[in-house]
Amino acid sequence: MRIATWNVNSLRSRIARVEAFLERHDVDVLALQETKAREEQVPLMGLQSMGYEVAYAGTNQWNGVAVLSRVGLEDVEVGFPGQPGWGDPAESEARAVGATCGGVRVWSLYVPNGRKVDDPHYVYKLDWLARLREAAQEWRSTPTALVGDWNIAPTDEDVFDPKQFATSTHVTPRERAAFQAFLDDGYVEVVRPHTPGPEVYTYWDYYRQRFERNRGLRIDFVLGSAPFAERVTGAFIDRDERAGQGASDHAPVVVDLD
DNA sequence: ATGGTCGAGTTTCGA
Repeated sequence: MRIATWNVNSLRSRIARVEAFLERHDVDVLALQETKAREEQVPLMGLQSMGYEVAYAGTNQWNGVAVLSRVGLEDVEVGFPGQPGWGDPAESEARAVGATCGGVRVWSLYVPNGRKVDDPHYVYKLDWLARLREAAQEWRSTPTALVGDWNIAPTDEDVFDPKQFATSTHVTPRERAAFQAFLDDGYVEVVRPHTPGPEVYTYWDYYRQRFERNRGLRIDFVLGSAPFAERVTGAFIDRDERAGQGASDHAPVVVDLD
């Protein structure tokens, strides 16, 4: 089974690339972030004709998450299960959707950006991660993948120029600690062992020719529970997908299970 | 310190 995650930066403007990506890599399950569409706007026709079912949560123009699956789509949940009433419902709904696909629980996550360290959104980001962690602790004994745009660069190797990010979000000790907490709980980042080294990124800003100069960030991750991680046979970042006209600013991340 | 580029949807905001 092949599972992928991709921040598409608008599903409607990227639908042709999404369909080509699914076909090119023979993907069974695809988690999407930043779909930037309300549910009724999602371009379903081509996806359904390719055999994919879709679980979707999107309520505003800049967030939105989805799980596409051609190996079954069961027990769809939106937001954090068992934690009703936390935060702003519309925000939460647009940032997490989970489904069981071929026996694996896949959560498509768009972790809040945080904006600036002195912005209320930064606190919201840390709170959101703490809530996710609480929920994720309950899922550790089953094959579970927490996939998506974490908006955290866990190490300095994941940043093209750490000095330039000295006062920015994504690299602060509190964000990195929040990420590490999932690893402490037993989740494994299953992609890095197959894509080692510095200067291996998943996101390049659109401006200043950041992609052409490989000045990016590694912020998209697949965290697997132990029962998930032990099934992983390979992983790669589809860097080529970031090239050319009409690309998202993120590259897809792909994981293979036995 | 600023600006550069996208996407959504109206004009500027979020990333």
